[in-house]
Amino acid sequence: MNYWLMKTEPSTFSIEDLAKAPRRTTHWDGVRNYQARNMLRDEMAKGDRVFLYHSSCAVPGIVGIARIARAGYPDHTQFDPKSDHYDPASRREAPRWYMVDVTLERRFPREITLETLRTHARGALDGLLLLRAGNRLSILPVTESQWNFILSLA
DNA sequence: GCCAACGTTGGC
DNA sequence: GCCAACGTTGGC
Repeated sequence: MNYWLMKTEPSTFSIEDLAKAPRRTTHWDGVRNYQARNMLRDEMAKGDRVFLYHSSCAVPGIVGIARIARAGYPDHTQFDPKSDHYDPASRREAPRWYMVDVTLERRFPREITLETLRTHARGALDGLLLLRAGNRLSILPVTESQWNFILSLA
């Protein structure tokens, strides 16, 4: 079992939106970064656990937990000219972009803020990729010990 | 293959 | 809105 952190901008898609989705499940489309693509396509497995992170908002932080409900499969929005995520260079025979399905599992009563996480940057969360300066990946692996420590903060 | 220009991310 | 970080693009 692997652990991950997935970012979303709540103004676009928030944990409340996921809570309201049918079966609290959605496909996680729109990732257009090769490193993140490789994780979606090759590494994320059904049952993996995910921290949901709100970025680009007033109080960035981890807001809950989800589970991978379906492993990587082609992101259909890459073929849709009307989509913001349309990629005219991607071919159906060789899709460039992938997505997974995620199911909301738990919403934290209070989010674990980025500020809180930072206070442990030189301790239990040393090496957490989210805290690395300039990190821009929208999907990050989390170690089991990081996962357990962060959960203890919830 | 180099690298400058450009675009995006994301905290503040 | 600013700006640092960093990925991508494209000319050479």
